[in-house]
Amino acid sequence: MPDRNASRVTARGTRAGAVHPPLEQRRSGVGARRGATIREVADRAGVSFKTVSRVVNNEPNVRPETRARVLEAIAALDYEPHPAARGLAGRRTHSIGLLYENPHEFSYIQKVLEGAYAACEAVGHALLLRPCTANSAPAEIRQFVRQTRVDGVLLTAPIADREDVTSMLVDSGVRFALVSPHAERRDWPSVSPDDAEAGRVLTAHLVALGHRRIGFIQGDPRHGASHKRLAGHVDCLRSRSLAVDPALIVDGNFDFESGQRGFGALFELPDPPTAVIAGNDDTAAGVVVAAHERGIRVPSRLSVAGFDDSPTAMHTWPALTTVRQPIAAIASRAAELLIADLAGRAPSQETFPCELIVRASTAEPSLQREIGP
Amino acid sequence: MPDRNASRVTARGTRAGAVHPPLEQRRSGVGARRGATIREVADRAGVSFKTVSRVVNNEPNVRPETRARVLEAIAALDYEPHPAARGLAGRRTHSIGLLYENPHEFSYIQKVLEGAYAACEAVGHALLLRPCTANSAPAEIRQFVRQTRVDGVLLTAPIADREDVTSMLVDSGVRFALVSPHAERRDWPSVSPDDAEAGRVLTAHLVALGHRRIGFIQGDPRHGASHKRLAGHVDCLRSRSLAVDPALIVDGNFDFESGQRGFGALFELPDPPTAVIAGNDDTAAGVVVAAHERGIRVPSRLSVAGFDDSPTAMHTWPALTTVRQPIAAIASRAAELLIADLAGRAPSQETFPCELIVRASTAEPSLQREIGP
DNA sequence: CATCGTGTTGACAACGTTGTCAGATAGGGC
DNA sequence: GCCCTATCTGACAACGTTGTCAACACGATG
Repeated sequence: MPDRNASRVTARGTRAGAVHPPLEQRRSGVGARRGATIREVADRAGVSFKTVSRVVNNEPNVRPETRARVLEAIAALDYEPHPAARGLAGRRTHSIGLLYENPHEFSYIQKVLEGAYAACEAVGHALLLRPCTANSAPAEIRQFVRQTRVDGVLLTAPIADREDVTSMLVDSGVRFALVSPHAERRDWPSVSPDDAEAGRVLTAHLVALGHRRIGFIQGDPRHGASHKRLAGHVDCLRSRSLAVDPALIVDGNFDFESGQRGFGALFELPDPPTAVIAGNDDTAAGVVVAAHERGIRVPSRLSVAGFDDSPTAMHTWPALTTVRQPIAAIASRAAELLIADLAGRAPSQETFPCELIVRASTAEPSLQREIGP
Repeated sequence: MPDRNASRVTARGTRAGAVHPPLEQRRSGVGARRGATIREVADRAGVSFKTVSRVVNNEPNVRPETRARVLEAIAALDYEPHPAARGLAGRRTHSIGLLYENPHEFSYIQKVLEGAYAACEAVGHALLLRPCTANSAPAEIRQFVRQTRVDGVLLTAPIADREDVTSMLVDSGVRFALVSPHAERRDWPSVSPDDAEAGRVLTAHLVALGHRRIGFIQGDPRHGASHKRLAGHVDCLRSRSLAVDPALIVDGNFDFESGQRGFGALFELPDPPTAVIAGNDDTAAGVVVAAHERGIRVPSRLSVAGFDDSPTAMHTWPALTTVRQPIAAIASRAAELLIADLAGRAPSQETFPCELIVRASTAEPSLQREIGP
C-alpha cells in the first residue's frame, strides 16, 4: 500500500517509518503524550486522511465497510480530533458561550450551568463561561465572542432582555439563544419556564386555603420572570373576582434582604396580609426569618411561599411551599436549540411547565383575626 | 514597500489588493464579520507578520519604535489573535480545565469558579469546566483533557485527593494544581485554607463562652477539610486539657440532612452537648432546624456554628457563627500557580488564613443545666 | 580593518484539520 | 459493450498562528 499521506512532509525529507523528531525538551523533563493524528489513523485503516475526516464528522458517502475499518483504527489508536485544527480549518470552534450575571441565587446559575453543560457534552461541544456584571457593556461581550470565537452564545436572564446586547450580537453575526427572556422574539430560539402559570398556581393554592389578603414581594425588575409571576398572581385574583390591593405589592430583587424589607413594609400596613408570596425562595426565606424575629409564627399566623424550589426552600424552617421550575432542563433545551440553530434549523420558542410543591410554610389563615382590633 | 506577506498565497495567484474570496454563503444570509488577521496587521504596520506575532506575545528583541507601530496597527484594526491558530501552531491552548464534583454546596463551587475565572481572565486564558461525579473514572477525566487539549487542570477537593486521578495526569504529562487537597505534595502547586486553624478558632470561641461539651458533626470524609477541621477542634481541646469525648463526634457529609441527623444522634446522648460545631454552614443550618423542631432554642439552649460563611449562614435564623475562608482567592491563587507552573516556575504550596465570624447562633451555655435531672 | 557578537527582523515550514474539486469505481439503461 | 450517473475516494490548498533558523545592521573588540 502506497503511503498516501506522505505528500505533506516531502519537503522535510523522507518520512518512511520516521518517528517524530527527537522528543522536544519539555520543562521538568516530562514528555507529554502526543495523541494520534488523523494521518496515523488513515495509515492504519489504509485510506486517505480525508476519508477519516469524513467518518469522524459523520459525513455521507463512505462505504460502510470503509467506515468500519476507519472506526476500528480510531478506536485502536485512541484518536481524538484536535479541536484547534478543526477550529482553524472548519471555521467553527464547536464551542458555545454562556453569558450570565453573577447571581444572588447560586443555585439558579448552577442549574443553568448543569443543563447547558449536559447539552453541550452530549454533542461534543465545549461550554465557555462569561460572567457579566449588571452593566457589562456590549463591547465587553463582543470582545469575549471575538477572543473565544465561540460559535454562538446562550444569554440568560436578565441579559437576555438587553436590547443593546442582542443587537450587538446580531450586528456581529453571532447566533444566540435566550433563557427565560421577558419578551420572546420569533427570530431567536428561546426557552422559558411558565412563570405566569407559576404565579397563578401559587396564588390559587393560597386562595384555596382561605387567604384573601396576599402580599406579593416582587423579584428583580430586570428579570422578565418577576413581572410574569406578578401578572399570574394578579390574573388569578381577578379571575376569582378578588380584590387586588396595590398596597400589598412591594418591590424586591430576589435576595434575602428583599424578604426582610418586604415583610417590614407589609406589616406596617393597617391591615397586613395573611400570606406572602415572595419573588423567589431566597426572598421567602427572608420573610420567614423576619417573621421569626417579630414573633410571628409561620404558617399559623403567616403563610409564606416562594418560587424555584431551590435548596433554600428545604433548608428553611418551616420548609417552603414553592413552585419548581425545571431550570436545568430549560437551559439544556436552550443549548440544544442554539446548536440546532447553528446547524441551520429554524429557531423556536418553548415554554416548560412548572410544578407546585406544597410544604409546611403555608396553611389556613386560622388564627389570623385574633390580631385585629 | 514590498509585500512581505504574499509568500504564502502565491500559488493561489497574485493577491495584490485582492479582497477575500466572494463572501461565502452563510446560513440565513447573515455574513459573520471576519476579524483582521495577523497578516493584515503586519501590512498596515509595514513589518512581517512574524514581528506582529512577537509583539502580541510580548517577546523581546523588538525595537520600541517598531513595537509601537505594530501596537497602533493592532488597535486600529481591532485585531484579536485567533485562538485556534495559536493552539495549533503553538501546541498550547491557553486554556485550563476546572474539575469539580457536583457539590452539595452551590456557593462553594461558585466561589471557586469566580476565583479561577478571574485569574484566567487576567492572563487571557480560557477556563473550561468539567463536572465530575464522585466516581468519575480517571479515564473520563483523561478524555476531557485529550478532547479539550487544556494546558493544565485545576483539581478541587475531593478530586484533588484521588491518587488514581493525579497519577493518571502525571502519566499523561498534564500539569495540574490542587485546591484544598488533604495531602500536600511538594511536586505540585496547591492552595488551601487553614482548616485546622479554623477548627481551633471556632472551638476556642465556644470554650471561651463557657462550653465544655461540644458536639462535632464531621464533614464529607472524602474532603481533607473535614479531617483538618476536626483535628483543629481536638487539638484546641487538648491544648486546654479539656476532655475529648468520642461520643460527641459524629459522622456527616456537608449537607443539610447531616445536620438533622447529627443533632438527632447528639441529643440521644445521656449528656448532650451545649454547643455543636457542624462540618459546614449547610450542616449547621440542619442542626438549627432540627433544634427548632425539638423546641430547643438557639442559642439560649444550644449554640451552633459552621464553617465557610456561605450565604446560608446569613439566611438562617439565628444567623450562624462561622469561619470565613477566602475560597475565591484560594481558587484564583491556585489558577495563578498552575499557569506559573506551565510557564516553568517551580510549584509552591500555600495556605490562606481564615477569619472567625461571630453571629447570633452562639452564646454562653446559661440555661443549659436546667434540663438535667 | 577584519572579526565577532548582539539585537532585530524576515522567510518558511510546520501544526492537524476541513473544503473543494477532480478522479476512480460501480450500477443501470440502451 | 458503451455511456451516463451516482457514489465513493483522494489530492491539495487553505485556515492563522508559532518555532526555527538564517540574514542583516551595528557597535565593540582584537
